[in-house]
Amino acid sequence: MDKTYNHKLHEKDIYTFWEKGGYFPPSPKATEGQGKPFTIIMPPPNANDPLHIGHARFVAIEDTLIRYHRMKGEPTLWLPGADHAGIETQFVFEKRLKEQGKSRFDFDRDTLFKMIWDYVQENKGVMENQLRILGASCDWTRNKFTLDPEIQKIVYKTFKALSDDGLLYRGDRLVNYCTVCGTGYSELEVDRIERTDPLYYVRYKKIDSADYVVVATTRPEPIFADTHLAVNPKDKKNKDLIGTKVLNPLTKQEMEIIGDEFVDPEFGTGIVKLTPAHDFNDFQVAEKHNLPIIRAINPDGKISQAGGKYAGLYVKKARAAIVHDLQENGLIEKIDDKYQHVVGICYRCKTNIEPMTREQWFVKIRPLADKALQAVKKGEVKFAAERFEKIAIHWLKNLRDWNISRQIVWGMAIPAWQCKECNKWIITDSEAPMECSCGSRNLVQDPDTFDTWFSSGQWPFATLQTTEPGDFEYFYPTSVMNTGYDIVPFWVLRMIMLGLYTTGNVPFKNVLVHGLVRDAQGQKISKSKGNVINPIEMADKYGTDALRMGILWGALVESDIALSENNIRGQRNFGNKIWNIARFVLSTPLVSNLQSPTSNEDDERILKELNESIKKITDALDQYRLSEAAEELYEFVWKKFADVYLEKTKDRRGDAQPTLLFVLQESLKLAHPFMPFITEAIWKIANKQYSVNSPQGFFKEEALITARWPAS
RNA sequence: GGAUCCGUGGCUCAGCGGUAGAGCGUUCGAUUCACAUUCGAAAGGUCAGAGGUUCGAAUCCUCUCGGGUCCACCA
Repeated sequence: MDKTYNHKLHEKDIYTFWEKGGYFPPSPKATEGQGKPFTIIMPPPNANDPLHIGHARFVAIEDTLIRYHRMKGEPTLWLPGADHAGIETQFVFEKRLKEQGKSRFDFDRDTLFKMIWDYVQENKGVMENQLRILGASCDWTRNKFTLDPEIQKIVYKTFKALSDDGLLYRGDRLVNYCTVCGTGYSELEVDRIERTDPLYYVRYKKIDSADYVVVATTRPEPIFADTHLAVNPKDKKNKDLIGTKVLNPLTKQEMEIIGDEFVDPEFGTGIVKLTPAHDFNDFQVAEKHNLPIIRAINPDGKISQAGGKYAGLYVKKARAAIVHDLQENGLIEKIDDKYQHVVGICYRCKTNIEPMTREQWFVKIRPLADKALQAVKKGEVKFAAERFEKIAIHWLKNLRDWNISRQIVWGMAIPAWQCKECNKWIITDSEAPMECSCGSRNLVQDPDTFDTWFSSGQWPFATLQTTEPGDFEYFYPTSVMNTGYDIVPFWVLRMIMLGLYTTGNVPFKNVLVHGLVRDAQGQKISKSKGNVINPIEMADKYGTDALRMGILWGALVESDIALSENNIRGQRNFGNKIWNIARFVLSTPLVSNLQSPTSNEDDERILKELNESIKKITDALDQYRLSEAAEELYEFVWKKFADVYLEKTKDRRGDAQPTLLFVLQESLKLAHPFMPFITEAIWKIANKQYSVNSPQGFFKEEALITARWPAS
């Protein structure tokens, strides 16, 4: 054995040994299944991106749990996958096109899809190999991609079922629209930022007098499309205005002032303009009062035809022109240019979100959310940390209908065809329909694709229903869903809702939410800050084991962690400590006539301490307290075993050898879920040396990965 | 505005009702003996502040201050 452990000499070979040796698929197989299986569906990383440090964290967490349960002898399945990450990927791809002086509009739909498909297939392997580098013991024979045809079939079935159950509707609804990305976004994908913008006080002349009413607005540009103003009927100073008629300052059309309680009397003058086609509040009010909804801004970000002379201008230019015109006519009373408010911006490209009406598919969320809410409250889905249950419940109570269409190419096409004769929609879960019930064959498929979360929300059952026969029946509901708290509302809740809807059962019994990985100072990691930690680089430098221990060490799973290189280096040293314990212990041959246990008090003490540590580590793992388990392991191996016990055996080596071997063997088992490579490497050496010629049968299993977890 | 979390030694974090803990960092010392990716030792905290509950509080309650995160229709 070398003086120090060199991870580069072992990691690759060991992973190959595991993968080729078939240690990852569940054993026994589902169809022969006995006992309770342990299952984790891996949150599929973006197929297109290399892994970042956050992925390393979920690998460390999930692989540790998986290896622990596998060693306990449970049929253990960790199902890997890759996500097509619709908007995200198309965004990146379009950036590449741009570098080549092209854009998505240079290609037809099918060509573009094919191009992105090839691009993603090319990159997907990178991500998968990085999972291997990180030691992920997932079952590659069951690997899935979110756009696999068999997954798509399942998603289509769900879509059709939602339609048949009346939970799907197509409505001319207001959506958050990004004019740059060319797509509608769900509420969740809109970032809110605080910003200072001018607040314009615009005069509206009363029709029956020379007086004005003044309206404060940050959005003067759609004024031409406004037909009503509103005041709060409880607002003493303004309530008398209800019913008053004024003139639209741009079109000179007559406008009526209505009363609605949504108006905040404290904002501006207490009088607001209603722009139902581009504001969520106003839209609601318009629906309530049956007001016309006139589009002022087109999906391309330009002013609509209704804008008259402003039509075709981009919003910003139109605003300047309109403000200028209003000023010329003395219709702007003042401009408060220090007005702070919160605006929605696109979470991808940071462009202003324009709420606008667009035909979209919506899922009625209440029936789904109510069931999910019950399941959470009844504990059918448990959150390992209570506070995330609270957050989930809060969300489930407040969810709105879910817009599941996206106007992008890179995604799963929506299996809905519209008849051009009678405008009816035909939804199918199999072949494209040939003709409409009206007899027409002029059918056009919806050009939209599904929201990524609509398909990935079905991931747990869609994967298991399309792997090996019997998998779904055996492994579903899965044991644990582990994911970052940033996507609990996006993903976890949708999986619960769609899982319950489609299978009648929750998709997983436990939710283990993990925190973010931050830099050593606790700063959020971002490319712009330049504090990115590349997990693959760290694994290369210090070894995967050290990286994984470094990540698990020091903070609870659900908290954010501040990851420093020092920390990883410290764990590399710990690995080396294990290596040298083994070097010490394995350097002395076992005298075969010595029977263990001996009656030496040091031996007895270390065996007692070993038992205590086994118990603590096992308990901690069962409660997902991985940092506690890792710390107990560290403490036992380094302090109790190496520093104290091992030192004391130096003058009685022959006598202590059975105990040394036993404690080393058990320590390797305890350490394996956390540090799989180095422990397997040592095990191989020990197995060669001892499995045959020790009467106690030390290190007898061929591979540590499937050796039995120690019993306390 | 609502929700939620956090404030413990220089740094990053455990502990969550019974005499203050770890890792890193710092200081001092050791070292041909498995490991300098080492070993031994030390310094360093009135557990944000103020009240309260309790025989007893870092740990429970209230308030204040300071940070973070998520949500929200304030145009």
